[in-house]
Amino acid sequence: MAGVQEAKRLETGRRVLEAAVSLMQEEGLKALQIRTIAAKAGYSVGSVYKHYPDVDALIIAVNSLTLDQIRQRMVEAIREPGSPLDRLKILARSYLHFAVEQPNLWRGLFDHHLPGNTSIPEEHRTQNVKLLDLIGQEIAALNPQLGSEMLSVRSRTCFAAVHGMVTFSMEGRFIGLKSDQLEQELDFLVERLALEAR
Amino acid sequence: MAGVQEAKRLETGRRVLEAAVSLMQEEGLKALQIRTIAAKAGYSVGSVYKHYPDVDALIIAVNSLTLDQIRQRMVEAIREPGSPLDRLKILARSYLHFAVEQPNLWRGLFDHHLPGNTSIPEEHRTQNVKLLDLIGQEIAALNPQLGSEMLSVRSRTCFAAVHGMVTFSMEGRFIGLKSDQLEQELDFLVERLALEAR
DNA sequence: TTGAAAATTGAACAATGTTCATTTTTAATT
DNA sequence: AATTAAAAATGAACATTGTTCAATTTTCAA
Repeated sequence: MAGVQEAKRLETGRRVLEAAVSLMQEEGLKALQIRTIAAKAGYSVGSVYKHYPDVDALIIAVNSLTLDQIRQRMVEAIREPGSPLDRLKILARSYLHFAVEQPNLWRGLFDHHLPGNTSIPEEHRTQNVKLLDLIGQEIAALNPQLGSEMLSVRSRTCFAAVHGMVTFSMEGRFIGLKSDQLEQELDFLVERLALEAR
Repeated sequence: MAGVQEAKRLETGRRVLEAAVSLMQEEGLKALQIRTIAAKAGYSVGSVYKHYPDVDALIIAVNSLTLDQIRQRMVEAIREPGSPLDRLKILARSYLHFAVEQPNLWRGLFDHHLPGNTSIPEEHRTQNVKLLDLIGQEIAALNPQLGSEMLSVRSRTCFAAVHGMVTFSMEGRFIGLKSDQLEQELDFLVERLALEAR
């Protein structure tokens, strides 16, 4: 019966994370509570703590998967060829669409903050960079004169601007803005920002 | 002794809100706890509940004052005359500066969410519109051809983009971006978005 | 078969939001 | 001035949640 222990450990960890993900997706960040997770996974509270030091670590793990999903969606969105500008618009829309279709996952990613003045986890930062690279590719094609340093800065600016639009939209800070009008504004934003520098 | 009761009531309410504001400012949203607030204000927990139905209401009251402060800062920033584009840049910078100088107040405003899928409070939405109007004035001067509907939409796009930059910057999602480089990117953003439409 | 290591449990504790019966203070009436 | 009702204030008590840890059950190797 060698290997049963490890199999059990892996299985438990998997189920706990699975329960946490589906809770985040269906009920949102506030529902990610140890007892709820443990019950959903079919274990006791103590077992959850054997796999994650605290709830924050579990939330971070869920959010890592969300970042993966976002990246996957964006990569799939630009699978087909097109002009760099069109691809940038598609990237922006796919980011918006993820937020609209998975509001709880999306909100959980940005609503969660580590206690104290701790910055976002290193793991997330790496995944952020991978998202920025997707944008960077297209901006580079449109602006061949940009140095690598400037390219990275510009990618972040562009992503941040799109993120701001999505945030305001999700928070209801844009009242009475039709969804296609929102997409038009996204297009406007991308067009203006990606414009070749004079 | 007529009027003593009302004076006491007003005084208590004032002290409770005052304590909440200074806690938000000094310790952040997480420190806004009933017992902490009550202790700081010099009352019991029950008294706090006589003035606010729950913590959420108190947080909203604090955030309303924060929105007022932000508006005040922005209004002061464009007191002196200048070109509409310069004034837009100054507005964006003053928004960033508020966030940098009062990180706890700024974060508290956007980190707080009502339970359930409730949207932001009506009170905040009105104050948001007042901020957007500040931007709208300048965008209108730069784009006289824009109708009032489009002007409002464009103001929101511009504000959302700036907000996204500030958000990413505050969350540390922009690593190693010098503060003056950040301001340069804000300028870039504003220039591109405020550009007269063809 | 047996004993140590690993996995799992769930009771217990601390912190926090909320309620409410009780006490204290104020205002009006007699 | 005494009395009484209303308002203000209190803080004990309860529910919920994160976290810990001693006790129990399961696995594995000797």
